[in-house]
Amino acid sequence: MALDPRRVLIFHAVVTAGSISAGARALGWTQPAVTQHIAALEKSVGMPLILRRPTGVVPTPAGHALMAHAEAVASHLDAAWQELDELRHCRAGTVRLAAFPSALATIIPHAMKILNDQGGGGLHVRLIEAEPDDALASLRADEVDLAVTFGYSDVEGVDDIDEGFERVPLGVDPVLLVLPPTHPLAHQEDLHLGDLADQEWVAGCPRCREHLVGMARRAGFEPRISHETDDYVVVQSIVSQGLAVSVLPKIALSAYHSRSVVVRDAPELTGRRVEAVYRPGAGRIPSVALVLSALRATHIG
Amino acid sequence: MALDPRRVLIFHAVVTAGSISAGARALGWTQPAVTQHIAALEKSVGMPLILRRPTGVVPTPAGHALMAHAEAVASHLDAAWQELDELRHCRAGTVRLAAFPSALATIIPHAMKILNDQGGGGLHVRLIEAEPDDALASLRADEVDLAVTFGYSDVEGVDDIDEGFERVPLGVDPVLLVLPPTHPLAHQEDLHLGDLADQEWVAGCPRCREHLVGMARRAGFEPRISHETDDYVVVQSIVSQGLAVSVLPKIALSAYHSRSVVVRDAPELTGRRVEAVYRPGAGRIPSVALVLSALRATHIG
DNA sequence: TGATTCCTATAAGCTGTGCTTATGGCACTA
DNA sequence: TAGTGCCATAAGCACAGCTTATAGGAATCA
Repeated sequence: MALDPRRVLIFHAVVTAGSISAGARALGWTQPAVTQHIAALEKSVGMPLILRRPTGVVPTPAGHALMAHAEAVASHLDAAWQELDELRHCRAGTVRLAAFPSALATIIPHAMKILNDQGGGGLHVRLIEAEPDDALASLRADEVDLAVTFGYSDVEGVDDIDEGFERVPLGVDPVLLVLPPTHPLAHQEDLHLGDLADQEWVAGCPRCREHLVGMARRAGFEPRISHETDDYVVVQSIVSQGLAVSVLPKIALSAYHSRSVVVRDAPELTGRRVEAVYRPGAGRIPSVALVLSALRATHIG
Repeated sequence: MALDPRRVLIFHAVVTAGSISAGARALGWTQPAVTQHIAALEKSVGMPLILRRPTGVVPTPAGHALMAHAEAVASHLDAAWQELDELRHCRAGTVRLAAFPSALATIIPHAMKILNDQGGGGLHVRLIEAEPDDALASLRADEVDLAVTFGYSDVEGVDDIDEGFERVPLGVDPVLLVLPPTHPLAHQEDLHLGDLADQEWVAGCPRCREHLVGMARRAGFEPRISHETDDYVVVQSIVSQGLAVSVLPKIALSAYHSRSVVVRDAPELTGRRVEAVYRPGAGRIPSVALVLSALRATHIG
């Protein structure tokens, strides 16, 4: 009922080559195969498209008309193939990557360097700053191809609800204590979380806050949270002025470490999981896979 | 190794419809058939083109790239189909028709009228004046689609050499005597060609001349040809002034008949065959066939 | 004038593409 | 918890669409 696109291309090859036999050679087929296709095409169209001459083949008016469109079809298919080839080899294309701020300041630049070394030359990576919740929302809304998020094992976060996303663990980011240098416990050996039970605390995002509360409760106290901010620079500023103590992930500290705060570990501290998240199947998109492998190759923590 | 154009169109249908199942419905197929095609397409491309969601399907970047070209391919195929449809029904297109001058003045206009009545509305017929030899050369050179020629059974003309053209007889055009009205034989009953054995003659083209000579010899004399011209108006002018006698085909006389000449028949006169000639296979081109049928429906002679 | 080589069409057969039906899993909705 | 979308997979079967083989016409050349 409609034009068989393969036959249109065969027709194109025949007219271009000048004869059915030459067309068949160009296509790597035998002459009868092409003869049959052309006959079928002409039958479906209801008129002859080429006139058979002893020396080859001459398009009829209808053949000329079809030929014009066949040229367009052939070149579009060719262009599509080339374009897909570039995408396949990551010589082109864009990957939109959402990540939380401290990752954007640390592991993402590292990953981008690895990406360039791995031959991600023509690949554009568009970076979007977003906290995990927003990153996953963007992923869901198809505004982003890849999200780097974090989560705490002891806190039920948005990213723990299985949304059908695929996720790849990138590593564990240790969480460390941040104290003013003048603090009596700042240089005490064998420091435990419980030693800070009566301090004022700075807490971050809701989940970070929950995480802090969870660790403290397991250490036997309820932390008094007197300040709240997501910003790890602000946290260190508050701490450095002796207003409170806090915890910060190592990644945040490697993004910015004030000289006026002391960082200490404690056995009761648990880290946060850092993950790359993407829509199911997106991991097999070459550009996404390439960025993903660069992320995985980046040392975390 | 390259994109299967059918699968590109299937892909187009799927993305347009929003899901594999919907695409299958649009194509009148079952869902597994389309699933398999898409899978094969993605395998040949080497990357996923769509992401499967519970609610349907979302194109990947590569899918978007392919989609742009697929749109173009689909619309070109559609346009080609429509254009061919118009050509098939002779609502468009051009037929180039070569004919000898007196035919152009008589039977061709009649045929064009019939053509219009038969619904050849959108069809353009381009008329080219050409004597049979030139008409066949044009046909050979693909400058013309159809040629109306004439030939004499007793003269070996170019058109009698089988060039592989197909030819349709349109009728026999009687050849008649042309005499000055003042001629002693102009009104004689039971006129025979031999009665004009000692006259001066006007002859036309080489073949017409041979034809005249042939008829005369069979009637027992060698005609004295003192004037030569192809132009049937000139012939009549010469005859009307009493300078000579001549023969002219009836078609020429119906194109122009001087009141100053007398037209007579004679049993020894033989007519000329009028034919339509075209390249082999061209008779199955709808527009050519339509013009041809109009020509055949035109009464000759 | 035959020999050769191009062209195309047709016949007959076999292979593998590409449908089908059947089934199962998963996500969302009521 | 059933119901209704979605998709993937398996298995089977038919026919599309190749192949080889053959024949005939037209052009070229010795």
